Amino acid sequence: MSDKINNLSVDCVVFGYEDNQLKALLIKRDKEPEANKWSLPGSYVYLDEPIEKAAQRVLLELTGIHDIFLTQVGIFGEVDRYPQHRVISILYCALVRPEMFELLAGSHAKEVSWHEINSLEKLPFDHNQMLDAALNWLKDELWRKPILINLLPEKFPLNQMQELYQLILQNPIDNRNFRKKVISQGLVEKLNEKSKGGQQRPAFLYKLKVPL
Amino acid sequence: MSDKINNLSVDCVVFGYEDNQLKALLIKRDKEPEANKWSLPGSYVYLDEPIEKAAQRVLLELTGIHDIFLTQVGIFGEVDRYPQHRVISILYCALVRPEMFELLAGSHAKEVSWHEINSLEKLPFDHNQMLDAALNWLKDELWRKPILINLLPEKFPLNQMQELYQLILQNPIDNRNFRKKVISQGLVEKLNEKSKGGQQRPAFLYKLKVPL
DNA sequence: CCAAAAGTGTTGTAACTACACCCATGA
DNA sequence: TCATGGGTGTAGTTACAACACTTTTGG
Repeated sequence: MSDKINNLSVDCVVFGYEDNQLKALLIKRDKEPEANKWSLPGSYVYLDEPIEKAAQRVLLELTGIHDIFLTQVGIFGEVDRYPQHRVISILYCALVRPEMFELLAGSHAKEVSWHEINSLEKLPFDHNQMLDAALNWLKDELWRKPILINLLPEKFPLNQMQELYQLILQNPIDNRNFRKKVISQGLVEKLNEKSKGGQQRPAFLYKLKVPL
Repeated sequence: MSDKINNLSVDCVVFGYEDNQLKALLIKRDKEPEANKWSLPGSYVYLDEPIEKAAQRVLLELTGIHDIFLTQVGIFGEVDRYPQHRVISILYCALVRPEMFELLAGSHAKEVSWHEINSLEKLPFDHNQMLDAALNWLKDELWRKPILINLLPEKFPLNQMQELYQLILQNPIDNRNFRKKVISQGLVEKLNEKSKGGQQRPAFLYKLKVPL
């Protein structure tokens, strides 16, 4: 492996949906600065490494998550954003189903775990701004592309999808309008299956329709 | 001035509106690689320099344009985008009125001038992709924010504004719908003045309304 | 008076909002 | 049978697209 670029890093916001909560994947930092603090997974880019590859590698090394769909959502380049020296960081965002991966702390991560978005302490550096940027990106994209495909289980009742939308958008949505919209837009496909194990009336299951 | 970051540069797409054409500002490169080719103005970022400041500086040094509103529109980080070594470039875009600035080639620019968007030869490196990215950004933003404020003269007839929209969006717009829209959205304000010097019926002048 | 550009209204459609009740099931 | 979440329809509003003629002026 060649040299790393000292002034360029990638950071990743990985969102997951679990226990009816929207969560982000954080690592506990091993080294100074900010040792033992929870922060976004991130690290340097190598000289001969495409930036997105770097993001994939970093996620794998630090958290065990691999081969997921990543999107660039911003650049963070304040001169003093990192205390030790100038680092410009490129922010990536991904959506995953937590149950799909076994978390595995590695490299400079002491621990990895999912943290509920709304009950986070202050993160180091500019990671709170990064998280905000990622959330805003997510809100923006939500109705444009079927990006939830990696956040929702394969089959789900519509009301669960609605809850997730509400969690992300942070405001309530009218149930009838929501159903009309996702169905008429062809975002989802109704299955001939009903949820089981609920305490009440079973719901029809849907799956996301991905445009060819 | 401190060291430059060898792997990080900024490039700028500056759009201008002149002679009823949408133009981009290009420099003729002084040095290898691609000496004597027209390309986007760009250069390295210094270690202690905020990225946008770098873009402002680079524009001033190369073209004489200064203190304009710049927006980040993308990152170009392909490993081999620049032949000599790895450079990640951050792309900025600006809109200016050509008549407001005197162009002044400096630094590694041999010449500077405005080039009509639709009759450009192939640009070096990935500058064509950058231009496309900037154009797409412009198309996207066009109806969202009054970004034309720096592209149109202070006072203009509505039909000129429409022409500019058509140039950018690359398709025709219905004149009545256009007028209704920009007026009802409060984008423009009608003045008590008419254009002079035209060969036909004078038009009322408008100015852009900037939201507080 | 004529050429050229300025300016003007209506109608249909699609998308969104707001809103309240009955239904099916498991306990 | 009842508590719980699942599921449905209508009406008003707003934004947009399509479309053709009259008006004003300078030459």
